[in-house]
Formats: sequence, structure tokens, C-alpha cells
Amino acid sequence: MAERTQYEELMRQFSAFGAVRRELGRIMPSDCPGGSAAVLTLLDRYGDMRMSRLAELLSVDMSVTSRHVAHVVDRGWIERSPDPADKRSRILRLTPGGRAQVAELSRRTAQLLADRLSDWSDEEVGQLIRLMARLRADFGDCRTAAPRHAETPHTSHSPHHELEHTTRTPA
Amino acid sequence: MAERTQYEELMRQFSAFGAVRRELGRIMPSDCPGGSAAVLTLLDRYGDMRMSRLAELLSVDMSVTSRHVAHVVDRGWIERSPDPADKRSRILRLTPGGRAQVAELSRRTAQLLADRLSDWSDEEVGQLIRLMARLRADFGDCRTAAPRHAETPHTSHSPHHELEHTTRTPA
DNA sequence: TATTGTTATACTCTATAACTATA
DNA sequence: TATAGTTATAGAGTATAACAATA
Repeated sequence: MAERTQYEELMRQFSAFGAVRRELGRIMPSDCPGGSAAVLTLLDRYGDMRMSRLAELLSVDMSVTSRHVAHVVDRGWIERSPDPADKRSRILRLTPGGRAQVAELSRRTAQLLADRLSDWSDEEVGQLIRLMARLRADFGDCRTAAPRHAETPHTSHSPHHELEHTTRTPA
Repeated sequence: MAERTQYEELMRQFSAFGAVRRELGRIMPSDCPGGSAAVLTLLDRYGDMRMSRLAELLSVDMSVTSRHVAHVVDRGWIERSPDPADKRSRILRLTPGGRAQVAELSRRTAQLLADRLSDWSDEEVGQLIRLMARLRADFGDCRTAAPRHAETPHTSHSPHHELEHTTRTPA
């Protein structure tokens, strides 16, 4: 448990982080805004999934997810197949063009981060990753579940909170 | 210098951070959205200033700053006085009502963070603060300049990059 | 001619609510 | 009746560009 002045300082850091986010957004391809990039990246990491699962991973309402997905489908980067097990659902899958786009996004972000964080050690970057992962876990995020490729070893010290999410408008 | 897969993971953490930001936004008073809160907090921390300085601190275009400031002035939280030294400029200053609003914002954020980060040690919170401060410094932010109350000791290890900012549309 | 600030316009992201189709 | 997904609408944040007033 920390002091209140520390929480205020942390809040200022959160607020200022917007500048980093915007700079990263500016280097993205003009036809692939942040929402589309997030959809592609999650599909690449976790594999084929339904809309509801994607909304959960994005931590946004499914209506928002639907818009992002529609944009990405229009570009030919993913395809929506009907789910044979549930005709209400649709399965999302990356196309080859989508994978190429993911590679391009990855290339651009890695390039910018390598430039800006050139004097950060491997350990320091890892420390920031761990702290931010814990932060969003403690804020009820669900992305701590094991990804498809199991690249990040999530030892069972952080509960998943999967059921705390709505993904749905109260309606 | 870190590996590329680490940069990709860091990028995912940045993307996922949006969920934290949105949850913090939801607990704010309905007539005080994020932009207004940022204006009030910066004026409280750095004292009276001109529009251009505020835009620099917010790391957004001055047109955006102008909109945020207009909203806050409408609520009576700050006042715009003419600058006797330069008739084009206006000096921004918190009103007593503005200070009360800052206190309320601080109370709400501290309460949410104390709840969500209840199992974080003082040192861990401090570590996250330091890493995020360094992150935005390396992304060319200007808020590393000494604040009014000198609460954060910024020893001269991080150059300011003040001149890298535009704050201005190329027009 | 350059700078400070404002306003108009457009785009992105998000949530709420109403709706269709299926379970 | 409940759930999966879509669409319409509204609000917030931001950037670009054109503009007025002053330096």
C-alpha cells in the first residue's frame, strides 16, 4: 500500500502516457488505425476466435469490436466464417494479407521503440512489461490467459478475473 | 537495447493499458472529462501559465488545448486574464472552485488506485512511476521540467527536448 | 512576416440502446 | 427468455487548416 501523493504522481504518469500512445499511432499505416491494429495483433497472438472473445480481449463493448472488425474485413485482412456449432456466432481468422499486415505493424513499432528506448537495458524493458502486465491484471483485465503460442510464461500468481467483464451493453 | 520480441510484448502492454485509462475515466465527474481534468491538474502543479505552455505540457496541439480550456472556463474552474506583456496571450489561473475540483479529482483517483493496487508495495508503485516517467522523457515529453512545488527531484540526467515539440499546426 | 490563440471540419475511439437472428 | 452480433446515435479526444489580432 502506497501513499496518496504517490497515487497522484502515478495518475500524472498515466495522463502523460497519452503522448507516447499518440506518437506510436502516428507511425501506423493510414488505413490501419489503432483499433484495426489491435484486432490483428490479438488474432495473431491468440488464434481464431469469436467476436465475444475478441471483445473480451480488447476490453471494449462488442459494438465497438464489431466496428473494428468490419473495417479490418473490408481491407481483406481477416475473414468471418459462420460457426457450425452456433449459427449466431462467427469465427474470425487472419488471412495471409492480414498476417503480412501484422508483420508490417510489428516492424514499425519495433523500429520506433528501438530508437526511443535505445538506452534501456533488456532488464529495464522487461521490468516495465511486468509492471504494466500486473497493473492491467489488477484492473480486471483478461489478457493474462495463456496465449496460443505460450510465449509468455504466466505462472499462476495472477487470477484471471475473466467473469468480471461484461463485453455487453446492459441494454 | 532489447530484443524485438520484447518490443512487441511492450507494445501489447501499451495497447492493453487503454482498459486502465478507461476505467479511471469512468470514475470522473460527468462534467469533468479527461481533457478538463488534465488542464486543472497541470495548472495546479505548475502554476499560472499561458496557452502555449499548457499545450506543451499536454503534448497536444494548441487548438485542442483551446477547446479544453474553454470547457473548463465555462465551468468557472479557471480564468483567462490578458497578459500585460503580450496582448496576444492570455494567462490561465485556477479559481477557488477549480482548486476544489482538483481536490475532488485527486480524491477519486487515489481511492480507485488504492483499491486496485492494494497489494502493491510503495517501492513497486515508485518503480512504475520512474519507468513511465523515463518512458515519456525518451519520447520527447517536456514535463520533466521542474514543477512549481518541486515535489519530484529531477536530477539532471534527462535532457528536456523542449524544442522538439510543435504545439502548433504547420499551417 | 511571424506568433498567439480561436474556430471549423474531419477522423478515431468508445458507450448506450435498439434491433435481428438464433439458442 | 437469453445470447451473439450489428447498426444508429452521441460524446470525447485529436489533428489540420483557415482565420483574427498582435509582435
